[in-house]
Amino acid sequence: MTTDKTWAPLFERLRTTTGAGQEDLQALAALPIALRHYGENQAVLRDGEQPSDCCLIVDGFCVRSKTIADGKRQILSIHIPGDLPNLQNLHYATVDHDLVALSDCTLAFIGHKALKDLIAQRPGVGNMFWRDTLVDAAISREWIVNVGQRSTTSRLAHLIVELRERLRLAGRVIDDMFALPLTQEQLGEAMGVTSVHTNRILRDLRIAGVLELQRGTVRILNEHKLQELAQFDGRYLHLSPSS
Amino acid sequence: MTTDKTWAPLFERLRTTTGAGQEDLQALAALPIALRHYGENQAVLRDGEQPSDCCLIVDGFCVRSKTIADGKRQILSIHIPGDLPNLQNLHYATVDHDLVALSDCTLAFIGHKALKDLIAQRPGVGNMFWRDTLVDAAISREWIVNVGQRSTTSRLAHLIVELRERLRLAGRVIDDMFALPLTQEQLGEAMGVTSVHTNRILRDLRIAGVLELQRGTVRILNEHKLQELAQFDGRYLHLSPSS
DNA sequence: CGTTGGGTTGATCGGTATCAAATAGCGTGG
DNA sequence: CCACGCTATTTGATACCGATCAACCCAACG
Repeated sequence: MTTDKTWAPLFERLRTTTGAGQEDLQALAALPIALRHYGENQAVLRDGEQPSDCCLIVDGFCVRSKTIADGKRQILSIHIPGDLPNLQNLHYATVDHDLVALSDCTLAFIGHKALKDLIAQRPGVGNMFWRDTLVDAAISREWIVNVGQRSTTSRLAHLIVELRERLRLAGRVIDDMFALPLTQEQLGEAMGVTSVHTNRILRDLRIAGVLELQRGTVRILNEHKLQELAQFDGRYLHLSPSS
Repeated sequence: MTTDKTWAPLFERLRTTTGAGQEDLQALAALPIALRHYGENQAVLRDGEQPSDCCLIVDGFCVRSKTIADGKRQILSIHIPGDLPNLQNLHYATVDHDLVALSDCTLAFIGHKALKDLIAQRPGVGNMFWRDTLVDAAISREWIVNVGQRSTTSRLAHLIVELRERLRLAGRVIDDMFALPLTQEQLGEAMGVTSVHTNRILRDLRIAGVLELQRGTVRILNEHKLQELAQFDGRYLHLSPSS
């Protein structure tokens, strides 16, 4: 059965962040799902659509983004295995941004009706999911701080550290390395700077021996320097049920 | 009874955005609340606290903010009458930012326990509130776009238009004017620029005949120019139950 | 009054955008 | 296998937006 692999990263997260009960998780795993694959830069959801399913990222990376009138694009969040990037559509019909696959992705689609029925039957599932959307919101708020106040170097460091913490939960970090399949252009769009500038910041970090990013893989070279730059305080991730 | 005035702006919003039923709203209005007043720049919640109540803004303005290590502050959201700025604490204990009163404020505090009991009894109330936190998250995402991609002028215009749309729902807009009790320093912290620069942008907008901001009151002078600058698309506010 | 906090303006500096061009990597088809 | 073309990365030169520093104004208020 592939079910295990499908749900594993989500369940891992829910267990540690919400203290989810085994019964709720089993009920969840019993829901009918449809697996679909997406390729690089393929849109999963487009601004304005009204999806009838929520999707779970089983494997790969996706981003939420918005494009404004003059063509500039802002990446709003980076999503990793175990994330439910459009849970919000359970409660409002229309997506107000794009959701794009960064790399080859496997997504599991879960119908709204099945999900709503389960939540009605098991309030604990609803609470888990509500909390999940709240943590998503907390991450967005920290993203605002990142773009609004930190220097570009700190900004990149912070983004890297946050991603690593979240990927760790999903079991996707090996030693000092993890996947970050964003081009420099996309990293720039996440940070609100150009790709040229992103390139120079990456060079500085490489020369300073902090980290290197090659072919979509980050390697941390100096944890101490990285922390100093990122000033990362992970409380906003609310990683324990009681926090 | 003051209850009417207390709940009015929230109910107004819930009715139009979630199509809330009268019974759910009545049950909500029956909850015991405690009214408290706050003065300018007084902290309602501090980063790290673990509140046992959620607060409803009855009158006045509050902001969420975060201060980073070097002392820089980012304003994350502006809250107006009818907002529930720490609903998230129903699901996680610790606040991860500050909540500060901008002006003289009246807040109504509602105990978590009473709220949770009501939600358990009336799932419709839970759904309304969940949705409310989701719209809050959507506003945060648009805030990221604002800070990350728009020119400072557009950024300010967008902030103004969003606030006006939200204040309209709360019945707080009269003709072309509404209250915006932020100093230029605070407006700058909302937009990720300095107060000096905010001052110059405001001057430009005044000279261009777009809007003026005096003693905490905005007056729109040229709606057309304002729209052109803001490029505001309010779908992310999800103002109708079906959107 | 004097004090204080916001607002306003000017001068200068630095970080980032922009424009341009060269290089490197990688899949495709000849 | 190599040539080709596409895309991403890298570097340089220059322009400009916004930060910073400094001073001054102004209205509110004790």
